[in-house]
Amino acid sequence: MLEGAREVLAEVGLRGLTMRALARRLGVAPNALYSHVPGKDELVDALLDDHLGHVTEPPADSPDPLAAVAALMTSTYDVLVAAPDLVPLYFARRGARGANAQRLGVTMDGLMVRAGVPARTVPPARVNLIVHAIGSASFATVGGDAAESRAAFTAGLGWLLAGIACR
Amino acid sequence: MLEGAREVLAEVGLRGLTMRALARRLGVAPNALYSHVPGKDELVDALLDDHLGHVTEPPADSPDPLAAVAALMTSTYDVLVAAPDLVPLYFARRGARGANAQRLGVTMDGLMVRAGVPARTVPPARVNLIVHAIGSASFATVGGDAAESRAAFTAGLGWLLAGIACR
DNA sequence: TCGAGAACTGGACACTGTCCAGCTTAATTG
DNA sequence: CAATTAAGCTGGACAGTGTCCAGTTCTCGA
Repeated sequence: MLEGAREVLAEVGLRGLTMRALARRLGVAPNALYSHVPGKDELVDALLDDHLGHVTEPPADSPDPLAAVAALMTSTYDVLVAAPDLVPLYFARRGARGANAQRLGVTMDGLMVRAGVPARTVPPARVNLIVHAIGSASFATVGGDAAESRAAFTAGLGWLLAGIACR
Repeated sequence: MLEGAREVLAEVGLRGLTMRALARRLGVAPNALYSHVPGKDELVDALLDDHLGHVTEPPADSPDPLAAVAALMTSTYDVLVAAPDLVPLYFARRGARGANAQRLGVTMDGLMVRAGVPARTVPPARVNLIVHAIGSASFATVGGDAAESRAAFTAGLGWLLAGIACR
């Protein structure tokens, strides 16, 4: 079902991702979907979190934790940019409630602690990094040069990490 | 018309802001709205840019340009947080191309140049700051402590500005 | 073998944004 | 002042949306 939703999304975009379109692709009546999903909102939430599964997570015992954080955020950015239609939804929704999102958050926290970031500043640092990744990806999807957007993201990431790490 | 839309939005939220609801409030048939606006998308765009008019702009000849940038971004954040329903839309839409948004961008650029930021890094710096403000506001609107969210925003703003201004 | 429960269907409901043809009223002309 | 133009409004409709209800069919474990 999620797979079908992904396909429909890829083919006709978010505006075309409708319960009826998904049902048509699955060869099923629209109502049948409600035997598997409470509603469209939950479907989209599942789609969002599922997509985060593509993020490549660095090993928890990386020698350079701060570089690992940078790599994680960059991978997140790339994964998000690859699905332009979904990106804005991460903001409108909880964004950090799904299993994959939660896992990424835990990984980030662990890396930062190992990098020597004070426990008090870990939560705001995490929020700022996530906001930066999703927000930059969102801006990258509306016109503009892709390489330029990515460069801006990288620059901002560097600034944030420098501020987080400096004590 | 925009005023009516603002009222409807404030009372019933974004989901309740429908052409028919707006028409009802204006004491008019739904179709009549299309004599003033091409469609709902344009209505929302106008609403978004109009809302940015509440941002208080620092004088262009501020003695401390960098502090002025910080004040501008903070005001933007506060204005955005005051309209939670609108915030996520700023990412997906052209709302960032409205007259007010453009004016704010020009002001930011001028302040940064005066602060000695190299011309090459002004555009990415601007994008990063905007992303930070909108993204932080968006995240602040979903649960959590408001003061805590604002503190995280301020911390991130400081990190970004330090990186932008360094050397 | 049978019975419970999941999966599915036809059909509807209350919405949505938007368009068309026509009417009414105000403004702009000669 | 009269006549024409144009803007604003209306009733009614169209296609599409998410979702629910009451049944039906099918699968599978006891």
